[in-house]
Amino acid sequence: MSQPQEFLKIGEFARLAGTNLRTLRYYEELNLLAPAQRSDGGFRYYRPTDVHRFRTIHSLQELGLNLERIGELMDTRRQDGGREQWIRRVQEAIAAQRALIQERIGSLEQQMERLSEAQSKLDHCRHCEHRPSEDNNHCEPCQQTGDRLPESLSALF
Amino acid sequence: MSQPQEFLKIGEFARLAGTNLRTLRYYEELNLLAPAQRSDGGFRYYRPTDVHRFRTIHSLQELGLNLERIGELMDTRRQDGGREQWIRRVQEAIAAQRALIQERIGSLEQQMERLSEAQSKLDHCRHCEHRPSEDNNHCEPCQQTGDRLPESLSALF
DNA sequence: TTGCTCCTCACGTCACGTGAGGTGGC
DNA sequence: TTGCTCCTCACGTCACGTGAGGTGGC
Repeated sequence: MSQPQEFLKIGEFARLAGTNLRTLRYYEELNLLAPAQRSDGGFRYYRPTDVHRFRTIHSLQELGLNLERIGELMDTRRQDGGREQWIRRVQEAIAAQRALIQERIGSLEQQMERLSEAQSKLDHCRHCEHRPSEDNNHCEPCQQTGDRLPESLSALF
Repeated sequence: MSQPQEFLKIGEFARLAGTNLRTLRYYEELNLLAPAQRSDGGFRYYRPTDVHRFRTIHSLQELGLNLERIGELMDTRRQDGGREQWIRRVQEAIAAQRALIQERIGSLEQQMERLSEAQSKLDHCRHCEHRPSEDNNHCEPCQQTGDRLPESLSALF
């Protein structure tokens, strides 16, 4: 069998998806993302549009889901129940993912605030003579002013 | 040796930090976070304030850094060079972490937009009779309207 | 003394990384 | 035919998870 015009070999597909061969083979092993066809010699042929499926799997991973859970979420098509129910499941999956992302963004913004606070207070350290050591693993409260240090800063001392 | 008033045993410290014993022992093995003291029987005693160090390590992990790299960043104190240089290194570490977080937030916001788009277009599917199958693994362009589907949606079909 | 917490091995796991040795395809 | 890409094992790795078997401490 020669390469069908519209399909991609695994290397081409990996470049398009921004990943590598091992990951694609592993996803196939877990029934997450299969090539559309195989050649007689065993070569994998992927549909270019399946790159969206890859990206969805990957972005769910970045939210901290494991591949088994992702497989369940992506399995909307294999669910039975009528068309209505199928669409409802897709909507639920999207809503769940939005909630996850919102939570994640919230916690990152909190970290950002702590870091801003740290950066603005770091000038107080510039002229301080206190040097924390192994036995004295803290500057809290600050040995100069008595103020509490922001957490993000104190963790570095 | 009896338990010094101001120290915590590993279980208490783990509860405070929101983690478990194995992770704390592993961090110690990698010289990331050591207990302030050990009892004669080998019990670990932690300073309560070291919970900030734990949280910093953990939040750097969530940004995708591995523990070796985190160790380098946290090692500001062991750096030589004068006090000025030490403070500069802390400032650099904070700036680098802010950049990482900003990048992460940006990519999550992109995902959010794709999901919003998907959710608003999903109503078009509600009355559509086309059912994607194994051989026909796509709705793009949509079999009804001819429009391209948003990526986050098409990945589910 | 009892029960709970802690200790140190040490093997298991998840999501791949990384060869070894061999074959397909334009 | 040559060189590049692909194939299937199969062992390694990182950051822990999970016992097994034993001891510390109020």
